[in-house]
Amino acid sequence: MNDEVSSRKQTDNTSVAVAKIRRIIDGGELGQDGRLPTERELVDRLGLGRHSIRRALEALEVEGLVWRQQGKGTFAGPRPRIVSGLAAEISGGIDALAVMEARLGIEPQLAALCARRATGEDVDRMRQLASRIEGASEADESEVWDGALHRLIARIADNPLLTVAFSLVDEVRSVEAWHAVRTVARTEGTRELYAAQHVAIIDAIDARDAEAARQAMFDHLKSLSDNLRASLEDRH
Amino acid sequence: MNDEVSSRKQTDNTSVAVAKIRRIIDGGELGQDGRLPTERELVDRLGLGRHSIRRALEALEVEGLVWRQQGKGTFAGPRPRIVSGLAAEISGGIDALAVMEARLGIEPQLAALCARRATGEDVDRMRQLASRIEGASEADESEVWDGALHRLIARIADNPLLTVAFSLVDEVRSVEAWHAVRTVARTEGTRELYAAQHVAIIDAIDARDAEAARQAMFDHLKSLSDNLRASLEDRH
DNA sequence: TTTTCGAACCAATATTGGATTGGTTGATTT
DNA sequence: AAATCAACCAATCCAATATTGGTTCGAAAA
Repeated sequence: MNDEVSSRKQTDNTSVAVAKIRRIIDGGELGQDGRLPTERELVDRLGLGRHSIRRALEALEVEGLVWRQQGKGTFAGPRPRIVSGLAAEISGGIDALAVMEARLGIEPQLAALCARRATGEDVDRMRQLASRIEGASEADESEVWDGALHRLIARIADNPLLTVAFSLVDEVRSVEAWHAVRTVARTEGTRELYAAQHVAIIDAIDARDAEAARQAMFDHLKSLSDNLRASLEDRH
Repeated sequence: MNDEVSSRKQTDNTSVAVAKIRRIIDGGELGQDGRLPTERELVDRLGLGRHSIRRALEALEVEGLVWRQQGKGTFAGPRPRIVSGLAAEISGGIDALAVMEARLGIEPQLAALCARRATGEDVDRMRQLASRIEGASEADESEVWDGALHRLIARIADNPLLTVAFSLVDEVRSVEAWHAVRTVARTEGTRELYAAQHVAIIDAIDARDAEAARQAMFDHLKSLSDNLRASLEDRH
């Protein structure tokens, strides 16, 4: 009946569904929230059974292209953080120095745990990110990779509570308009210092030396904090 | 008409309302959630106008005796923390050691900040709590005062982000049924050690020595963590 | 036999409308 | 002036209903 399917029996209907749904996502017809049509709607629109549709969505979910929640729907993009609401709620009245104070508590501990749990592959990825930070031509770009490195360390540390705490800090940091403040603190002389500190952190993790990693991360954040404070006082 | 009011016109009706509502709160007839009668109910029960009732509630709210929310009601006690929902959400799948890992990151930093910001009065309160911990006859009781001391330190540190993180850890800790686990870890020999460590922490804060306070809190939590791990391995 | 489809049901979530509750304003009374 | 009362607003709750992804089962198709 259906020539497209019957002609090539090899081609799983699931793959067909994946391709079609991909086209829907890339088509940019999804609206602000990135919500996909419901599974039952897709059954009608794509002319396939719900089983195929679901397996396709499962594949796309594993791939990280969509996320689903029962009773809510299927959405394109990464699954939103649970802390988003909380971060928005408390972001008012928090200054950059308070964020650094929090980071000084959380991230050294994350580095210590990371040193205990990192695999060789993890360390490789960290070194790649570090070289990208160093190689970035724009301060903007370097900041992106820097954030990625710190997030990676948090993920490897694999402690649910600290992960939430870190996400909270990370989100508040990005929500607020401290971009200008931070780029100011990132002057010429500091660039090599930070690069060396990143290497020190990763070396300690590579050596599986938890205390050294903790100390290295602490020193790094202390430098950031000091520079930030200095640049804030300058402005005044 | 109303003899009680007309006889002494000086006495504001608001003060009368405050007194009567105070009696309701202290009477212990509020039920589990501490919910007060609605404003309109109070108007009937106390025989006063809503204006007076509201001004009385405002006073009690400033005093910290009650908190109110539009559409929800008026409740006795302090305003609940925003992290409750989040804590319940992630409390599953967290073990006692993970909690200690998080505390090892957050609380030393809180102690350091506390050392910078504590007043003499704060230190006095901390010493009072420490002596209550030591003087407690039951392990149960000592645990309550211990929790109060750590919370006080967090409050004095006065960093919104770390406070939320601490509340999260604190709540997860209390939600879970680790009571037995922790009391086991609190054996006879450890009692004097913990008491000495509490004194060391408070002394460092009293001396306004941030780094010493950080180290003292770290040592204390490290002892707790080690004992916990040992008792867990024993069980196995 | 394997794959696909359809249907029915489950559980979590959204949505809806009405009732409740604190927040606000203004007129009336005292 | 102060207190009371009435009316309305906005946030929240509550229960009923609909929607949506998750699951199971059997029939049909390949």
